[in-house]
Amino acid sequence: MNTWQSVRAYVLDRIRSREWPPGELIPTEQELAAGLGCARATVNRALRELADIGIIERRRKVGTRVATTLARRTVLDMPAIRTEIEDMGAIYAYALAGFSVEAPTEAAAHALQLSAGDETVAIKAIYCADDLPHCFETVWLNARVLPPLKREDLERKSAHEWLADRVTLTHGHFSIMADRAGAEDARHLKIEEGTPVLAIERTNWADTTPLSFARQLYPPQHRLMSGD
Amino acid sequence: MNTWQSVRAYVLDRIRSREWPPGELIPTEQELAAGLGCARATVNRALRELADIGIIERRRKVGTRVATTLARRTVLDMPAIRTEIEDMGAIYAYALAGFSVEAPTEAAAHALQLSAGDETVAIKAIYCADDLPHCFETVWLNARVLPPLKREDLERKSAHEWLADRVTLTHGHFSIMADRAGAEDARHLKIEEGTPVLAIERTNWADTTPLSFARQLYPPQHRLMSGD
DNA sequence: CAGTGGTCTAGACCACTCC
DNA sequence: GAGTGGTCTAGACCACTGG
Repeated sequence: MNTWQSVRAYVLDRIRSREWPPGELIPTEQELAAGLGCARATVNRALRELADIGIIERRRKVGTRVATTLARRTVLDMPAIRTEIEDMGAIYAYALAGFSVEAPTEAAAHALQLSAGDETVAIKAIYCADDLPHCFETVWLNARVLPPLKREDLERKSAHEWLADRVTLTHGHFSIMADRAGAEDARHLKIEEGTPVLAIERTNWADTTPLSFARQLYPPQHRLMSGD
Repeated sequence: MNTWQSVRAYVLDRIRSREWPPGELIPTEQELAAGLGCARATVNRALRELADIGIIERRRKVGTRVATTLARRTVLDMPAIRTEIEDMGAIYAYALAGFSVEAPTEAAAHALQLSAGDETVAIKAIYCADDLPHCFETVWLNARVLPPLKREDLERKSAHEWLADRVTLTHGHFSIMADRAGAEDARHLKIEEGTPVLAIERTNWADTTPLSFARQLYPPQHRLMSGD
C-alpha cells in the first residue's frame, strides 16, 4: 500500500537511521514518488505533515532538508475547563466568586486594547473537579462591544459559556507562566499564599476586536502536557 | 480564485457571522465544491485544516459540524534553547554546572523506563541570554543505550547538541508546570529560593527507547506564548 | 531560465457509520 | 444499504528562488 502515512513512515525511517542525516537534502518529490510507486501528491502530503512539525524544512527550488535543530512544534490542546474536568472522569462544578464593573488591570487593559478610563466587567470564578479546586479564574469582558450581562447570567454557567452563546470567537492568544498565589488566589484554591501556581492568560478575539481576557490559575500539581 | 485558503476563509466567514451556528451541520464537501466551483479535494483540504485546529468536527456519514466547545488546539513552538535566545537578539552563553554518573531521580527513572538501580548521566547546565540567567537545566541521559561521554564533551556544547550529533530523535513528550525554586536552582538563576519558576520537563525518544529526560527551569518573568 | 515545491482538477475507490 | 468524509491518481499549471 502506498498511503501518505506509509510514505511518511518511510521518510522518518531514513531520517532515524541517519541514512538522510540532519542538514542533508532528501530526494525530490518526483524521485520519491517514482521510487515508491505512488503519486507526487501523496508524497507531498506526507512531507507537508513532517514539515508542519519541524522534522524537515522545505524550500522551493532548493528542495527538502532534514532539520538540524532540536526545535519541534507540538500541538497543545487547550480544552474548555468543563471538558478538561469531565474528561478526567471527575464531576464538574462551577461557582461564581465575584462580579463587578471596574477599571481593568494593566494586563487586561493591554490585552483588550482599552485605556485606563474604560470599564470592563470583571468576573471571578472557581472550578472544581470532584469538589477539589481545579482552577481559579478571572475574566475581564470588553463591556463596550458585548451585550449587557447581569450577575444572574453567570450564577450557573461560566463567562466563557455565556460568551460562546452570543458570539463566535475567531482566534486567541495564550501566555503561560509561573506565578505566586496571592491571598485571594490561595483562598479559592485552598493552598497557602505564596505557593507557585501555573498561570494561563488567554485573550479571545472576534475578527479584529479583543472580547475577553482571562487569567486562569492552577494549583501546583497541575501539569500541561503535550507530545509529538 | 478558488484556492483552499479562500475556501477556508469562506467557511470561517459563515461561522463567524453565525450563519452556520455552533453545533450545526455545514454543507457537505460535494455541495461546497459545487457551490464554490472548485474540486472536492480543495474543499477537503480547507476543511481538514479547520478540523485540525478544532474549529469544526468531521465524521463520516454524518457530516461536518461547527464545534460547540471553546476548545482549541494550538501549535506550540518548543525551540532549542540556543535558538530561543538567539531569536531574541541576545547573546547565547552556555556553561556546564555539573556532571555526574548517578542513580536517576524518581521522575527521571520513570521517564526513561529505568529501575532504581540503573545508572544515568546527570548533567546540569545554565544558559544565559546577554549574561542574564535564562534557563537552568538538568538532563539525565540513558547511559545504557548511548555512546559513552566525558565531562569534556559538554564543556562547550550542551547535552542536547551532543545528543543530536549522534542520534536522531523521533519524538518527545512535554510536561509544563509551576514549581518552587530549590536552593541550587535559585543560585544558578540568581533568584531567591522559593520563587515560583516555570518548569518544562521533556523526554526525548528514538523509536521505542527513551534516551533523555530534561528538566528546564525558567525564572518567573518567563512566558511561553502561543496563538491561533 | 530552470528546478523545486505548492496547489488545483476530475475522477475513482475505500472506510466508516447511521439507518 | 447508502451517504459522508478520507485518500489516491495522473496530469497540469503556478510561485518562488537560485544561478
